[in-house]
Amino acid sequence: MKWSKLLVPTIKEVPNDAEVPSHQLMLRAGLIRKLASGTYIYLPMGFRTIRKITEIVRQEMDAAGGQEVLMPSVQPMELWAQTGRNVDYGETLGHFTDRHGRENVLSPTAEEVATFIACHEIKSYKQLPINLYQISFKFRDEFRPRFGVLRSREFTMKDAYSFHASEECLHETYMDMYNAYCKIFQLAGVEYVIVEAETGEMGGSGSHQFTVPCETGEDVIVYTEDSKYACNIEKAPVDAVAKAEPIADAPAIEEIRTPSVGSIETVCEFLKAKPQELIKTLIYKTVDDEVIAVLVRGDNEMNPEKVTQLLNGKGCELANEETIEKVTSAKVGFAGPIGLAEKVAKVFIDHSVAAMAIAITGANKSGYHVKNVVPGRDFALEGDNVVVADIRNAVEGDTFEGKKLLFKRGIEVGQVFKLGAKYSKKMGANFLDENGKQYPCLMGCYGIGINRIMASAIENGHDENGIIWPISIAPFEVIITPVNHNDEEVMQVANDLYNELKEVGVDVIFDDRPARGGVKFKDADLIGIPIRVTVGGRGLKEGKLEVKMRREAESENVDLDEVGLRVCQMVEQLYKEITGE
RNA sequence: CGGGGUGUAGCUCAGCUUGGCUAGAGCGCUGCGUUUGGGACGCAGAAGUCGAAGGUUCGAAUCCUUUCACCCCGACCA
Repeated sequence: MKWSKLLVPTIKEVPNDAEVPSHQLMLRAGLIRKLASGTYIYLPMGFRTIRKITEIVRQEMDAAGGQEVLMPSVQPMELWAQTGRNVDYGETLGHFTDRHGRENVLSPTAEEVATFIACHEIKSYKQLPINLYQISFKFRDEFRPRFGVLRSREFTMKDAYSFHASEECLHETYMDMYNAYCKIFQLAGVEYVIVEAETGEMGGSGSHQFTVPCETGEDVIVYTEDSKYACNIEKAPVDAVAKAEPIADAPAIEEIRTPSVGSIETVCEFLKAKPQELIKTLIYKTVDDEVIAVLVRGDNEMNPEKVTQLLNGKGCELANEETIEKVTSAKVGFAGPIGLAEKVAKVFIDHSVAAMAIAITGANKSGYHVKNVVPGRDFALEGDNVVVADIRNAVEGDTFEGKKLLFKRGIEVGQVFKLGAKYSKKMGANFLDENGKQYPCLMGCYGIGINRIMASAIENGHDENGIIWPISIAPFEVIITPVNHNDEEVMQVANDLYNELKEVGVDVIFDDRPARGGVKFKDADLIGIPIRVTVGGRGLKEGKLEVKMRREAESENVDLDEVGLRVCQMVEQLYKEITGE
């Protein structure tokens, strides 16, 4: 490819609506342009990278037994109503009414359509297992798109759906996908960690998330200091904290007037106390309308997923004002644990609360708090409807199985789920087994964010001059930069080398623009082509060209007739570093 | 959806507080010349419904009202 024929609008200045490095560099390098909030145009250079990534994904998916299909991105709302996800997905689900008044969904993922295929085409265990995948645009009407293509409304995703007759078979494909994902991220040249994850909206029984560690990531992963265990923060288990030394003859509880302070913050300020001296009492309502109370320490956050687990999978959400006032006989902000167990279906108490020697809580009376509350003395820590458990988010300083928990931010680039029969049951995707008995297919689903791989590669691969691509996903492998565009010999040598490299299958771009050397060097660095060959009159006098890796500071001088060979060696070397062979 | 901020040339921004000459700068763009190994220099030039609508005023980029878009923090989210 000749640069002069390619649309590569690089810019010097940083566009003001870009904050994270990947977003800034993608704009500056002319890879993308914004069309509207959260929607981006991929220009030729950017799209070349997208294509390289999708090609890696396609190869590995095929190798792992996947079959590529293409599903519609506009899907009937009725299909989504069958699984209830039209409601579960909430506002994030993009939709529109067509001219016939039919409601349509803009696909954010495609479990329903995949299951539809199984409904109609899978009849027998003999057809299983099967693994269908597609690489296509997805749309999610994000409340707040941000960080460029890291959280955009429209994005390219590889999504795969597998169907099975048995749990073992599902597990086998799940592991095949798990391993294929490792290969894919390795080949794409991004560092990744695998963590246990929550299934969230998807539902199902097991999930792993593939995350690229980086400071600008939106996800927080938690891992033990020996790195033996890692998981998503929503899932992170924590050890019970040591019980504080009980205070000998702790004073009796005492009501204190705390007018018009309700939040932890204002109570602390008012009483000159620290959040960790308070107990936060939260009133929740389960999906089947049971009222429950949840107690966590003032400086902790309750974890809804953990509570849901304790409720045998029943979801819950914060109760409304009316319910709270009824249960606590006080305005919101003054709930406390004393006497609460009789009024609610269940009380969940976090280990850290049970471990407190003495605490401040709400008084279940508007405008009052209580101090000198001793857990176990003033409210029960056991009983029919009282459970002490791990129900909060992990924080700095926590341990798991005695090992310190560490936190790291990351970008989620892929996730694998065991869905089980959630979708097949609801949609009637059944098969007949050897005995002619009907069962719902067991399903797995597996997603990869293509654009996120691209952005995370840049987040972890750049310097002050621009992008430093892994060679496998760089827009080009090699760039030839002639320095003196009106020196015939220079241009001729550059052009010959270009043809030579093209001939042997190197993905090479020839910067044939009539620009000054400095401009071309800056652009080449900005775009981040891994290997650059500089052709200039200076070196040519001695029959040499300069070959330089983008990531290295120094270049090497190579004899003119050996340059082709040397470049091929370097390309090979860079690929070997990635594959580890 | 709550809080904050910004909309002036293709990009980055000044001008707005305190209304008043023809609305500016740098970068980019076009032409000519000189340059030519790390974002060159000179000269000439094109380029703007000052986000939109309404209002106040003799006069509005500037003040008021409404509205739209975008960005940031939060909530939410694969």
